[in-house]
Amino acid sequence: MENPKNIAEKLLKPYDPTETESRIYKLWEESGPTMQPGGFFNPDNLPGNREKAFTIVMPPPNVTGILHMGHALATTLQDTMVRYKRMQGFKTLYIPGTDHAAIATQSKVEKEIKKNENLSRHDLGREEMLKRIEAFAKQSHDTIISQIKTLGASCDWSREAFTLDEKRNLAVNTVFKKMYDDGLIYRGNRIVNWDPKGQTTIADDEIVYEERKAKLYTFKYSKDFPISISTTRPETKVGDSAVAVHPDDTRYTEFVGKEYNIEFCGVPIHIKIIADEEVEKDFGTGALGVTPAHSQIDWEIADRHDLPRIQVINEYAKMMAGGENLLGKKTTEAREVIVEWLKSEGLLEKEEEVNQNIGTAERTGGIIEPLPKLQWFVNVNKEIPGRGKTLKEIMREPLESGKIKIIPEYFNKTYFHWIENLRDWCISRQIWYGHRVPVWYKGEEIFVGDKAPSSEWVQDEDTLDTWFSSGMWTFSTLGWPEQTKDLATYHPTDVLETGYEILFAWVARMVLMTGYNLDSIPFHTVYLHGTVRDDKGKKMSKSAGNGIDPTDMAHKFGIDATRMSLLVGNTPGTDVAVSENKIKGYKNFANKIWNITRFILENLAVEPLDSKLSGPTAKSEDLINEFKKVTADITSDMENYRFHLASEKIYHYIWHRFADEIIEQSKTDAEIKPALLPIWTDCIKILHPFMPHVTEEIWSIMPGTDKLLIIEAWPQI
RNA sequence: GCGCGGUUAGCUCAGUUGGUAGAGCAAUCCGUUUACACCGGAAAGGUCGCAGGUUCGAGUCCUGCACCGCGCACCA
Repeated sequence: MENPKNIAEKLLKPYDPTETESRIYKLWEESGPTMQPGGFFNPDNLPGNREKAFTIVMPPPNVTGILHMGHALATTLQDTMVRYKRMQGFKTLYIPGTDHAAIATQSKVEKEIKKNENLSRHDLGREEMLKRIEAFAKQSHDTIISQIKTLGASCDWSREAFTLDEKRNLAVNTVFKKMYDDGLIYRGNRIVNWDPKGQTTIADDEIVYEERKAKLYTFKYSKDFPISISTTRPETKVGDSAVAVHPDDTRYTEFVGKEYNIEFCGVPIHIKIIADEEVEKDFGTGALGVTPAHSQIDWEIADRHDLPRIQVINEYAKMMAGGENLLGKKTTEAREVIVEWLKSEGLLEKEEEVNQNIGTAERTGGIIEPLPKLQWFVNVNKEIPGRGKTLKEIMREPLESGKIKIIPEYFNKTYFHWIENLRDWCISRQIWYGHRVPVWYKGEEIFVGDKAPSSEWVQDEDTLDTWFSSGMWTFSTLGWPEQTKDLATYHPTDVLETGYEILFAWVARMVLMTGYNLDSIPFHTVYLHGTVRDDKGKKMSKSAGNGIDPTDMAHKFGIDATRMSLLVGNTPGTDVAVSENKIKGYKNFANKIWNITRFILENLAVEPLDSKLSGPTAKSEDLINEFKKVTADITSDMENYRFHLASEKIYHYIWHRFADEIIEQSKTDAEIKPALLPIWTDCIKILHPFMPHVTEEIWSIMPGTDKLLIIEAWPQI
């Protein structure tokens, strides 16, 4: 407790959030039993007999730079829940961590090196490149951690994890081996999404579709060929091995089964005419030139009809077939060559402009080139030995049964819809930063495990999809595969709070990994927040230059104010608009509660509100009862994840009921006075999860408060 | 094409099981010997997208439509 003189002086000045917030955060970090790390953020240090655990794992931010407003929103929601539960007497654990974000991080560093030194990763070599990336990741990590602290996150730093550290690597390798032994992971030569820019495969859900104008060409392979076909990519046609028509399409029935040898732009091709249900009669000419090596659908058609798969485009999106006119040319150049050739031969029948969705790589922006490659896959449709179900079913089951609830509920449908369309998951990547595929080769022999049996074995060159490791986040952070005490105490976790945009990429994979490895669920509740937008409704982004930096806001208005602006009126699953003006409004609110405290304490000094002196009055009892109802209402909102209402209600009560009316009346009506301190004490408690710093600071100067607010009990109803 | 959301005050959005429309910001007027001008008071502002239906009663439930946004699939 500070001495009263300092208190008065402090309260006489307007509230200074910047100075207070960093000081208060340190106070928390150093709180609790001495010699124990983590302060009261560490559940082991919490006082009292706390039987029930409440756990949130922080979705680990990518170590690719700095945090943005979206992180601030996520952290605020998580921390609000955690602080509320801590006050409710739970053994509360909030685990922090960061994500190595394989492709995102590597491509960022590659870009930098290219720009500054004009070198590629191959110029540097694997070892040197990794050193550079790790140095960048380390620096990025440090920035991010200090930012998370600025946000006021009450997470247990003694349990901090990284998706690519040693413990998480053991978890990854353990899972890989288990899945391999169960026949769920296989290596296969299949068509994959190749990113020529990033020089790696990517998963289906890492593709971003962009609508672009393209030309649809209709032509025949040769004058003698009986059927015309349409394509936007004539350059791939040198890899065709069939023309497919619908079985019911009478126009072409007579040709089905016939085969033709053709010289197409100088490349000899062999075309068989086949009938396949997949072909739409009404699109183009109703006939599809089948290019098995460069189209997902065509690859599947080739499976059914046993067609040859001729690769004509390489990893650099350059032609690997044809004579001088084509060989080594970029696909776009080759396209022109072929169109010219078609024209000169009189084969081109039609050229029309169409809109087409083109797949690009999420991280590098490269145009996806479907290519056949030898890769590692997770089979999502194979029955797991001894379990009688598939991984797909594991992903679906807990949401169907209601063991896992998504907030808002309507995202359930989206989730199921996604699972229905799910194909085998390509998990290998040709980048260097990440968990290396735990497979070793010696001649024809193959070894799968955590470490090579001996130095003669050569490890697989590839690394794993970053989501393979983040899928294990809820249990790898708790020490799995070791059967730790933490794992027994804190898993399944309670709430996963994240953005709706990674429902599939991450949430579904966590359900998969936990169901498969622990025969359990990763969490009970998924709380999805929306995208942070500017006051004009535009998505905040670097390129648009409309981003608001949460750290800047913390300096300007205080992080408590920023947190409130992100919470109030922000319903789950809905995008939220944030402006400096809104944040400023809550800075004023922080100052308001500062001054309310000053008023009450000054009043108290003049005229002690000790019950023996003034005693409770009928009027004060009524006000306290009225406030109990508000407390009950807010508590119910907190229990039901209605933080947008809870935060607004306490704000509204404090300002427009307590300050504007009750305090004002107390100036003339002494019978109201005994209500002031009890109500205000509880208001500060209720406000704490939302605005932790200013409330902790006020708490320290309130009478009769001998411990920190962070471990105070939530007001009883 | 399939699916999901939205449409409420000038702007940004709440409105939890149907019961007389709410907040913040902005704009208007008044107020400063005061806990706080980072303030207080007052007034103003809405046929709750459109059309039907259920109901004693609909912003809320049902049907259809329009527009905006998003996801998935297709994209020869």
